[in-house]
Amino acid sequence: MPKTETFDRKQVLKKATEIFHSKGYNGTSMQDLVDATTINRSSIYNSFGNKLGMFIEVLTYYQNDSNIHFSKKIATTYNAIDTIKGVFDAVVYDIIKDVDCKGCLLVNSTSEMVNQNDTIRSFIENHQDRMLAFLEDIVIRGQMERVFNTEVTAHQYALYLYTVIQGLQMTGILHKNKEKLTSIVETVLKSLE
Amino acid sequence: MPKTETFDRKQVLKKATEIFHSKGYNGTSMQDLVDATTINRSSIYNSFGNKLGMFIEVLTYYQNDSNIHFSKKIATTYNAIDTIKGVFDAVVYDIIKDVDCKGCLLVNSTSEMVNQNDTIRSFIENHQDRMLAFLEDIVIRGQMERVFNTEVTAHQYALYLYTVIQGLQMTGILHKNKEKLTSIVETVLKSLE
DNA sequence: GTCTATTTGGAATGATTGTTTTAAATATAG
DNA sequence: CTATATTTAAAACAATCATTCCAAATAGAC
Repeated sequence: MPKTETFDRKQVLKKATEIFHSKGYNGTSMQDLVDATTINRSSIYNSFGNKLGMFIEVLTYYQNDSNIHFSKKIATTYNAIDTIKGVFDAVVYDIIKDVDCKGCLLVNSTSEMVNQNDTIRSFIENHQDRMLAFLEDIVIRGQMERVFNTEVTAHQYALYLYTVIQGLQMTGILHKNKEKLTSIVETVLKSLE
Repeated sequence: MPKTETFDRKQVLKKATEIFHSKGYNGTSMQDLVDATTINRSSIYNSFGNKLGMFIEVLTYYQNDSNIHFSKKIATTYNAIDTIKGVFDAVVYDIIKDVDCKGCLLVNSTSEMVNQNDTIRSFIENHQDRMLAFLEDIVIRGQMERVFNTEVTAHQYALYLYTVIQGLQMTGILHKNKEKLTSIVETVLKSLE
């Protein structure tokens, strides 16, 4: 009996993500989203609840996209050094691809929303925990392979690496020189040896 | 003949800074500013032009405050290592002081505004250039004192340090553990040796 | 004290905000 | 084909947005 959703939900999320990424949560109006997605205002409220609901789905969509991008980069690596290099390669690649200087949506949302909305705060906390666990895993492997030092715990190095990644995403907004970014990464990798 | 400004401009900017820092540019309304500063709406437009004009003065005010804070921390240092330690000490101190997780206003403004407003973009570019020059100076001193290595140029190390500082300011929003933050700093300092 | 430039207070502006409502269109199950 | 659940479209909603305007208050120069 039901009339099913006619629009392509993934396509709608893709367009909504572009807008939120470019203008931020508070900078994006419902009208912006209606215009960009080309679906009706009511359909947005029907399918996503409200602006915040849509934003959370957008964050999830963006997160999945990033993860897929990461996974592809490191799928064919056979040791910890190559894996961590793959991670930083992906980060630098995304920075240089970002010609209109939007930065990382997850980083932007952290600074815009974490102190304003508990749902977003939880989402970001969860994201960071997963990133830290992911990085810690790599460091543990590297330490077992005896290519990373054990002066500092894998847990601590993971936090260091995550900090640098976030720093790169900030620096990269205004700084698209690949050689300079790569030089930073080399300094980071050297500190793990 | 003229009636002079009756309100304390510095006090007004201080209050406005608190609001913009907490809610971001787009999240702050003119009504918020009227309420917080307790001066009249017309006085704001009279003295600051418009919302953006006020925001730029706020950024300048915040920047000066940060610089003074920095300067005090490093005024009594006699070598490059102590100076750079002082810088990171100041950063970590600010992070822990930031109990309501607002982050750094300049970092927040970078991710919110750089791709939306050319005036803000220029301001941030200028700020970054000065920070990089400041850090480069310290590294040059450290290299001359032979306590920092010369494998990488001072210019490159400055960019690395600035990236880590921005990363710390992001990580620090959700991560207030002083020992863990200090451990990151130690890893960074070790890579300069 | 008078004159005058400036700052005030508060209302008014029109545009835009996020969300709801109402009715028509639509697609599927029976 | 009919019944029905859902999606549409567009208007309407009150609230809030940044900004402007105007009259009243004010403070320093003469």
